[in-house]
Amino acid sequence: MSEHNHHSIREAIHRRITAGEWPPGELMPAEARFAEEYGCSRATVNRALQKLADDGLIERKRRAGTRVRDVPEKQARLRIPVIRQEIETAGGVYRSHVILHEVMKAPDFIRSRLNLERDASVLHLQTVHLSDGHPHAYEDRWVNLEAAPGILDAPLDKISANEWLIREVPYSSGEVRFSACAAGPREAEALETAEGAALFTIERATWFEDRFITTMKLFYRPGYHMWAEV
Amino acid sequence: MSEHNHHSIREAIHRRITAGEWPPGELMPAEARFAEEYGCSRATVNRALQKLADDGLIERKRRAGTRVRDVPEKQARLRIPVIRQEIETAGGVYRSHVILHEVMKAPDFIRSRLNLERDASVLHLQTVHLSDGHPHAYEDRWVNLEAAPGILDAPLDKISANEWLIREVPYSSGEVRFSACAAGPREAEALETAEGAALFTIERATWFEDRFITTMKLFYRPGYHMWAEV
DNA sequence: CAGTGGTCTAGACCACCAG
DNA sequence: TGGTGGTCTAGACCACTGA
Repeated sequence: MSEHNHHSIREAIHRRITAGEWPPGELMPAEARFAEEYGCSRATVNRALQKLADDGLIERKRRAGTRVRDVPEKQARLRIPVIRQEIETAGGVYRSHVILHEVMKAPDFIRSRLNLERDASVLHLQTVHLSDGHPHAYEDRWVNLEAAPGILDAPLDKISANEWLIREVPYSSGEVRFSACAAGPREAEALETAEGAALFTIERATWFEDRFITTMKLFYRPGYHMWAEV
Repeated sequence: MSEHNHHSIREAIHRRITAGEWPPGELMPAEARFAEEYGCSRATVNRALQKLADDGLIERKRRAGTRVRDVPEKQARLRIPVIRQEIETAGGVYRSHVILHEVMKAPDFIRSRLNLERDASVLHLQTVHLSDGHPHAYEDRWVNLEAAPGILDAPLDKISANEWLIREVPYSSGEVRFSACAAGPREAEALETAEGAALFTIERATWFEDRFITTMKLFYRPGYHMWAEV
C-alpha cells in the first residue's frame, strides 16, 4: 500500500497549484500521470482532483484535460440556521410570538411568486423570534395551503412554522437571498429598534417538485452577522 | 450493467428520505444492503450516500451506521464574487477608483486582527468599484506587507488589489462574514448615497499557513443582494 | 480518431466503536 | 469482537471533444 491517500494527494496538488507550478489556464498532467507519480491508482487521483474541481480551483473537461482556473472561484458554505437552534447554541432561551395568523386569498404578488392558481388560499404569518425575551428576528411568511394544509392545525405557539414545515412537508429544493434593508415601521416595532435601522435579511423560497411550499423573509436585529469559512 | 448510476441512486434515496421512509434518527440500511437492492456495487452506493451526508441530510458513522438527521442541516453554497466579474457578467463596464493608498505602521486594531508584530507595516487601501460609472461597492482593505510586499509595485489602477492578491499570493484559507450596516459619512460619499442607508457588507480575512495576508470590508450599494440555491 | 475524464465493478483491507 | 463505513486497487467501458 502506498502512503498516499486521496486527502494527502489533494493537499499535495493543491500546494503545487498555489506554488504556481501550473500557471492559470495551463494544462495539468492527466490523471494517469499523477497516479504514476504518486504511486497510486487512477481512481484515487480522480477523487482528489474531483474535490479540487468541486472547490473551484481547477476546471476539468473530458478530452480537454484539467486546467487551473484563471481566478479561483471562491465559495463559502453557509449553514442556514434554524433560529431556535441558533439562539439556544448561543446560550439564550428561545421563545416566539405569532403576531399575525391569517388565512386569505393569495394577493397577486404572492400568487406570482408561489406560482399559484387564482383564488388559491394561503396562510400569512408574522412571527417575532425572541432570545431571552429580546427580539432576535422578525419573520414574514406565506404558506401555500394546497401544499401544506396541515399547518392550520399545527400548534404554532409551540413550534415555529419553519420547524413544523421541515418536519412535516417534504421539500426538494429552494433558493435563498441575502441582503440588507432599512427597517420599516412594522420591522422596527417588532424588533424594538428605530425605523430606518440597517437590518440583515434572508429571503427563502422552498418547493417540492415544481410545487411551491412557502416563501419567507427574515429580518434580523441590528448587529447580526453570518459567518463562514472559505 | 445496471441502469443505476450514483446520481440516480442518490436521487432515489433522497426521495425515500423526504417521503419519510426512515424517520429522523432511525437507522438506514447498510451500504451492502442498498447495493443488493439497486443491483450495483457497494462503491456506487457509498458515493451516493457520501454526497447525501455532505449535503447534510444524513449522518454516517462507522459501525453505528447511517441515520437521517433530525433537522436537516440546510446549507447554501455561496459563490463569493470577484467584483469585476460580477459587474461584467451583468453587462456593465467595470472601473475602479483608488481613493486612499497609504503605507503605515499597523494601528492596534489591525495588528491584533492580522496577528502582526509591533511596528509592522501595512498598506491601507480604499477603493470604489464602479459599474458603468456608478458606484457599485466601496472597499476598505488592509494588506500585511510582510506577506505581500510586491503589492507596492502593483498597478492598482489597472488591476484591483483583490485580483492581484489572488494571482500573486498563495493563500490557504479564510473566513467571511456577511452583515448589514448603516452607511457612515465615508461610505455614503463613496457610494453616492445617503448617510444611514442600509448597506450589505462582506468582511473577509485570508491567510496562508498561519500568516495573515489581508483583511477587507466591502460595502455594497443599497439594493444589492446575494443569491444561492439550497 | 485518439486521449481525456467519468464512472462502475469486484474484491480487499482497515479504523472505528457499540454491544 | 463483529459489522459498519472509509478507502484503495486494477481493470474496464463509455462519453465527450479537440485535433
